[in-house]
Amino acid sequence: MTNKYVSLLRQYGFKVTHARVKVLERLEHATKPMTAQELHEELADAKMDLATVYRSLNKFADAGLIARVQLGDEFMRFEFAKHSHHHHIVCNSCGKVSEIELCNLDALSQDIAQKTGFRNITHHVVFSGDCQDCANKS
Amino acid sequence: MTNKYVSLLRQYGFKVTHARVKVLERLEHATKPMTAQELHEELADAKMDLATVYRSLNKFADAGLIARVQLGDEFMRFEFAKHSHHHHIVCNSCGKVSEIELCNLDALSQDIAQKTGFRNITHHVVFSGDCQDCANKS
DNA sequence: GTTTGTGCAAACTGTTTGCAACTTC
DNA sequence: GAAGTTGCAAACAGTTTGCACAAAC
Repeated sequence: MTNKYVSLLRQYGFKVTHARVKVLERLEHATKPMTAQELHEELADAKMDLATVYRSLNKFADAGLIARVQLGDEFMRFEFAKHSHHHHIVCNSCGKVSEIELCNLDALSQDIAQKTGFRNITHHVVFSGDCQDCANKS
Repeated sequence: MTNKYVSLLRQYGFKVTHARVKVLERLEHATKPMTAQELHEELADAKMDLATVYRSLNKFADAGLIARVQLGDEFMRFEFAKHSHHHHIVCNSCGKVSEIELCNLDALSQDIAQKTGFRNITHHVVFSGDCQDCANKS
């Protein structure tokens, strides 16, 4: 087993296991941040325990290999770390998630720093609205 | 019992109970969004059940009397509805929450609408950073 | 062969719900 | 007195954890 994910795991000092490779692989091909349960279902063939999925995700996220994403519901989601600043927009009716590359919050963050005295300000944004498909249906 | 909160409850068509008045009152005087558990603890004198707190909060939030706020942890928080657009900034180390009145996301939302086809776009933002007190300590 | 990961079941946490008793109007 | 609310206990959902066994290095 010597592929991209194996190297990535080695690079981060993780032991290489079947489960971890599968999780990483699935996450990199995801078109939206995924929950532990979604991953578990989609990787049913690999017969790994849900607890193992959670443990892998938390390790990877703590190490910065993947990112935790909250989209406003009760689930924690995870996405392959892209290292490019972006946000998400979620459809109010079908739940579809798209990525947003635009962000103009840096200037605002500086303003906030000045006014509030906070330093090293970061932000988490989730947009929501009605996607084109859903808007057309109604 | 004829005060501000009683009127407010009547106005929204809610029955007026001791518990509801207490919850509303406490929320209006809060300096930050509060969790159900915090409210329950702080209203210990009123001896109301945690379930009652949850039920009140959810009713009020559904009716628009108060707003649900997620700050990035596992708790749902609630704040008295202010009807003025604002966001929050949370200190990474002490958890202090401050309100942010500035927001320049409307132009960006229009851009996003054009590029993605989403309509009626709204946004939820949480800033975080190191507050002045904590930054000075370290 | 030592260290680390896994499966399983049980625990934990925030929140919701069913139901009988009680308030509110 | 009809309708809605409460307290209590039990249920629920997402997530974490303890432990014996298994896999990785």
